[in-house]
Amino acid sequence: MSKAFYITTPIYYVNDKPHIGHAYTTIACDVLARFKRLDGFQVKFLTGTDEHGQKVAKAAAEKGIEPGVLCDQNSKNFRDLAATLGISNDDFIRTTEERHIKSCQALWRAIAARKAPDGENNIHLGKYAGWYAVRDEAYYDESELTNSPDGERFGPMGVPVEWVEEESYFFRLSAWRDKLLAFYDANPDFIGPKTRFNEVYSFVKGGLRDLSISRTTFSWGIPVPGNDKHVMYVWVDALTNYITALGYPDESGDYTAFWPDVHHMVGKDIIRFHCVYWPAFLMAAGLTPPKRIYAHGWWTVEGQKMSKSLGNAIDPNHMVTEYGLDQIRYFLLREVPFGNDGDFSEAAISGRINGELANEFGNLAQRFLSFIAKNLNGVLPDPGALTPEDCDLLSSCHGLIAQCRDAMDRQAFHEAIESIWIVVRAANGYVDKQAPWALKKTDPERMKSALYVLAEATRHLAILMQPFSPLATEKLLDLLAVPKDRRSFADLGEASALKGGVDLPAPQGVFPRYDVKVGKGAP
RNA sequence: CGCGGGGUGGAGCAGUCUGGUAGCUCGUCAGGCUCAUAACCUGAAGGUCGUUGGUUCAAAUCCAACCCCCGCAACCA
Repeated sequence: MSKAFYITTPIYYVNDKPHIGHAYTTIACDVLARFKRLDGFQVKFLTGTDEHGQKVAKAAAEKGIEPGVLCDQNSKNFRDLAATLGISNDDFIRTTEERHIKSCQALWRAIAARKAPDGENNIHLGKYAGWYAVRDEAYYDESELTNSPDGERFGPMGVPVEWVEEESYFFRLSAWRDKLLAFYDANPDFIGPKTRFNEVYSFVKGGLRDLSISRTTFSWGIPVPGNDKHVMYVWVDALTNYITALGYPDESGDYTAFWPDVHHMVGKDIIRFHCVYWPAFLMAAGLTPPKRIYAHGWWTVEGQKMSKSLGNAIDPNHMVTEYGLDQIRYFLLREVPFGNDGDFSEAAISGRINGELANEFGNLAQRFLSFIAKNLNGVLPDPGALTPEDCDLLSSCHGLIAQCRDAMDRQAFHEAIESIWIVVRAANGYVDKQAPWALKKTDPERMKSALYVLAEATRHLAILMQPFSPLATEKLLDLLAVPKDRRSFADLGEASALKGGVDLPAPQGVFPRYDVKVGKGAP
């Protein structure tokens, strides 16, 4: 069955503290996962933590604890993040898990057992040599260095570098250039947005160097099969998590069900690893590359770049307690076209929360629900004959799912929301034109029809908004007495339309206003 | 130097590929309504679409040159 959908966040580096960026990626994935579940797909949604590497080992040593202990502590931060954000992930992977070590080693063997397109081995043992800056823990290219008068060389950060040679395994990436280009040509939707695709394409076209894929200078990593002196390069280790979680190297079960119907959501900084190395590794192992990789943008905070030195990183816990979970989820995906950079500011957030969620959507529900409560004893009326205005509103509701599907398949979250909001606004206009408070005296039957149409329209809006704001829409659907098992996209349209005569619960606001004066503002 | 992104009413953006009455949200002003979370609806004001030149019956949109802004150090989504 082709209705499988596998979505992944990057695995987060355990040394990091969760911030708005992690929250953003994870929420975007969660919205997509929820959308697809509601749309009848079999969904697997994966997130997790990346736990190997020299920096983790070093941080642990500084604390005088074992790296594994440090990972346990810090990995929990990201598990907690998922809980805080109401994330519906099906699995949480840690790269220190046994299943992952097995998977990485199996992938390594699979790659090593095959030849590159030029007939050479995919993996060979060689020497990595280059200018190494101990303080930066990084190698630099000759062109990045500056020479001082006395002949000493310095890296871009002004740190002295030394010539270092290290035994290393290499992946024959250079030989995969043409296969990669052919793959991109055949899959123009492989990378989104389009500008990223072009970037990657021209990068690969410019030629690829073989990739050093093992290290001997530290041991906190996954041992290379057959040579314990080496641990795998962190990106070989990290990228493999996506198939580990499907049970690889067992290629039955989840692997068969979900691979390669996978979407990887990444930040724009790591597209090269995902769009070049990862498909190359997979092809080298005889596996199929993923279906789509989407690179989103960055957030600034009150117009300023987020940085450790400024200390302006936004704590996701703060975001949620200050503004509310549904509100934050909505804001992050509404404010900015996915793929662009955006600014996280008090003014922008309160504008969205109050102007759109509270005033337009929340209040729309409140105005007719309380009217029904006060004038019809809280009983949902049956409609009479529908007028052209009724039909217009309802048919724009019925048309929404197609627009949303189209937008969501392009990861254009803001477009999906915008299409929904066009109907929200139309519904508010409809209330004013119909004026049920006037019909109450002149034409009670007509009043009932209008109220019913509003309820039915709101049912559609709430169902479609579930992925974005799951908590408030759940309340709203409760207020409309929509059964829990009648809330999927299959229930849109007329088949599961509301039926009159049902007692509705007492209405209550589902999207509270955010009072800027009471809010504490910056974290 | 170079690379990438961008310059459209007060703010943020769409429109530029496929030339033809300049559109949306917010803000401002006026009016309406009173069902509603002081929410909602309607209308108005406000732009020589960075500059100059060119092509064309016609250019925000195509061509040329130029000006200005942002990013391109690290960490990170």
